[in-house]
Parts: sequence; C-alpha cells; structure tokens
Amino acid sequence: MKKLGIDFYQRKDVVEIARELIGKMLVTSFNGIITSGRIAETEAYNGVTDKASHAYGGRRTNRTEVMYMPGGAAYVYLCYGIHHLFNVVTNIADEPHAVLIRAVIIVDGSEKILERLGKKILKNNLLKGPGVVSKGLGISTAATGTSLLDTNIFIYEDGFEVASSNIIATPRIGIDYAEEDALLPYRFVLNA
DNA sequence: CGACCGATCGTCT
DNA sequence: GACGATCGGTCGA
Repeated sequence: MKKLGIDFYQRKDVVEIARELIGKMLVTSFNGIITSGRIAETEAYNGVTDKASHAYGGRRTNRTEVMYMPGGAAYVYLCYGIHHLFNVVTNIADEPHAVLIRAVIIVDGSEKILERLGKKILKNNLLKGPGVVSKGLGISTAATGTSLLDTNIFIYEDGFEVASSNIIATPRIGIDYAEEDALLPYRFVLNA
C-alpha cells in the first residue's frame, strides 16, 4: 500500500491523471471511522481552456479558489443544492485542474456507508454517481481544501492492476453547456 | 424497463 | 433571480 504523493498530483496532464486514478483506493477517515472504495469512474476538468470547468477562462471566485491551490487538495462543492461533489485538484498552483470522482467500488466500511446512505442493501457493492460517492464516504463541502497528503481523505495504490483495455474513455456527463468541449473523451470508466 | 420531474440552495450575474 | 459537473422516486408502457 502506497499513498499517492505530491509528485502524482502535481503533474501537468490532468487527463492522464484521471485515467491513472482508475483502480486506485480512495479512503476517508473521520472520527476514527474508515470507509474506502476502489475508484471506478473519473472525469478530467482541464483548467482555464475547458468550457466545462468551473475555472474556464481563469474564473476565480470564492468557490473555485481551491482549484488554484497546488495539486493534492480536495475540491468539494455543492451541486443542485443537494449533492456534494468530490474532486481531486491537480497540477501546480494557479493551474486550476481537477478530477471528479464519479464512482467507487466499496472496499471497507460498507456498514457505515449504508448507514450514511440510509439504505439496507447496496446494489453491485458500488457507489455510483458523484453525489452518492461523497455521501457514502462522508465527504461534504466542509472538506474542501483538505490536503490529500494528510490522513482524513487520501488515495493509495495497492498493486491492483487495471489493463488499459479495461478502461473506457467517453464524453463527460451533464455538461452540455460546454459546446465543443462537451465531446472530449475526458471521462474514464472501469470496465466491470 | 425508460422517461420525466421535483427537490433545494450556494453561487454568480 | 436563474441555474447547475445530480439523484431517486413515480408513472406509463
């Protein structure tokens, strides 16, 4: 087990990072309660030139400020007034790249995850959908800006190998407003 | 099944 | 004052 370090997050190619995050382990540890899952779906948001990104055109607001931090921070924001979406900030400071985690396969703490979701049985042992991933792992907007090099939220690799043929690239979800950028194959799905 | 719709509120204009 | 990087329930076939 090897926690991903600053050298992983601060690279320039956010699309490559999004692809490499498939198969890695995402862990949260709040109040001694550990939950984790293997990342099964990601989306890359490619900085100021990406019309789908909150930081498109260099937009800089209170909400998006975290995206301009050095790679290795968590960017969590509220969507539709209900859902807390968890992103990994990448690249160096002032290059606002991020990877949205859209699905994980539950590994540790399934009982706690079910409790957070208010459910008894979880289909496919999968947290599918970015809002549900955050809810199940206990991540909220309060965690935005948290360092992934710390112990509350982090990502590690455990030697689980994913053949590149088992990673499918597709356009991103829910970003029709992004015009031509809506078609970019920046979404990666683990072939189950 | 798939299509549709309502919930709900912080953020930006 | 409008609108989401969504979700889950309901309705009809």
